[in-house]
Amino acid sequence: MKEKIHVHVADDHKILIEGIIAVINTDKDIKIKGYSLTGQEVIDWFSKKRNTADVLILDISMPIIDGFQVLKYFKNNNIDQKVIILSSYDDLRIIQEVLSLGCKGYISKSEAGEHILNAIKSVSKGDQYFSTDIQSALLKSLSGEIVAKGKIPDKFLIDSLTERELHVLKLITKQYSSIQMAEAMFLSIYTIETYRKSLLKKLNVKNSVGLAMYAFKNKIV
Amino acid sequence: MKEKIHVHVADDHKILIEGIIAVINTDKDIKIKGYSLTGQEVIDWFSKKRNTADVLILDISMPIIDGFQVLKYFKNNNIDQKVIILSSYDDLRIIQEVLSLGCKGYISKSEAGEHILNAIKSVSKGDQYFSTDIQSALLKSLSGEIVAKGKIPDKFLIDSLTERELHVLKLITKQYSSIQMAEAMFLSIYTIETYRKSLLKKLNVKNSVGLAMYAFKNKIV
DNA sequence: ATGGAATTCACTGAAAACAGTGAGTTGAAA
DNA sequence: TTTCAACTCACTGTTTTCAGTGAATTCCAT
Repeated sequence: MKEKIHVHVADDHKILIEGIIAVINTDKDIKIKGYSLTGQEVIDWFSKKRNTADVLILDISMPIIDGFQVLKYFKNNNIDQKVIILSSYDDLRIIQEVLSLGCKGYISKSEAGEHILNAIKSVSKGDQYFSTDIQSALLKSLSGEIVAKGKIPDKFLIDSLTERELHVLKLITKQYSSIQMAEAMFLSIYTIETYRKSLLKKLNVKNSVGLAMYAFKNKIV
Repeated sequence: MKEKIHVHVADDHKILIEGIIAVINTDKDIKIKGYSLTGQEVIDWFSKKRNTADVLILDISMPIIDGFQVLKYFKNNNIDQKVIILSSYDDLRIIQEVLSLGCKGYISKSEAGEHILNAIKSVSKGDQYFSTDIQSALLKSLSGEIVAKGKIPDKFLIDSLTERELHVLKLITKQYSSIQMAEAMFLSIYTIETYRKSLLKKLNVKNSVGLAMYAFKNKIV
């Protein structure tokens, strides 16, 4: 008789938390230890010594402090927390991003019901877990390589946006012109334009609208 | 001893449905009659004579056939279905749109947990129901008028985008240039530019990125 | 220590978007 | 029937974005 796996859930939609709790309660090996409705609450929870959890289920898109920032907080403070990301979006770049931030599991909300229990068990043992639609999205761009069930090869952790590019991208979504960005970032307008070009190429879009759509789809904003 | 209120839930995220079921099961007057994971399933369900529900809880953003299209289906087929919209977005235009399509309630997902039971009861009686953050969003633009609890004045159903404007907006999000739009719509580039200007003014944004962001936030794309 | 990525700046020319203004047509509602 | 919103087109000028090319710096890792 082993101890139960303790889980903490974070999502700004309470009703979704209720759903996760309802599913988890059907499993005798897992127990909800607490929940958070904002990124700040998550950070507060885990920064207190008493408050821990074996696995954190974390929504990427939350207002103010989102899932990315929570992961960054863990990284910056050397907190080795096992995290399963819960996301509506199946974009490879998002997966890259969260993997590079040390996250161990990734489930799309549309598949959360069936996979969440297995994901919790896998991740709590130290394994990775990715739901099937995430895996198939990866397989599409793999072309013939063998991928172990639920595992993601390291080779996907490439070609991500740099800090500066990301910053420019965010300002673009705020409808800044290049001149305004240059002023805001204390850079030459030529530099800003360089990042624009780099973004257009990396993300393979036609114009600023494409950049904004990418940012939005991937919850960068 | 009256009969229970029958509810059907539609959302592409099963885990969210589980949450709603969990909450509804705490109330003895309400009963889940069925659920759908896609817009098509909703239409299939309600197009069969045997399958009905007093209240439909409907997510706006679903792949392929979204909540809007489901509402349009009801309207076109003269099905007088009581619907509560479940949305992540609190935009007035969305509310306008669904109200004009005959929807009677609107709850933001972040408040779904607390309000859903009251919403179901109100709407099943023929009343309207709007969660508090929706109401406060409306109140902000009201400036001094008295709004009955849970009711929305008709005056908000104004100033919506025209068919052409909407078409141009959609093409903008697909990264069309004005020239390409002119070709695609068999119009002069001058006309397209006119619509661009009109959109910028109506939606009060700075540039095409702002238009795209609006379209995305409001699930026009 | 050396190559490479990230960051920064520069110049040019072309394409596209934005701003302002004006005006003709059509179709539906008051 | 007349009024009004939607739709359509036109011209001008300015601003911004996009594309291509090149190059200097710093800092990290092999």
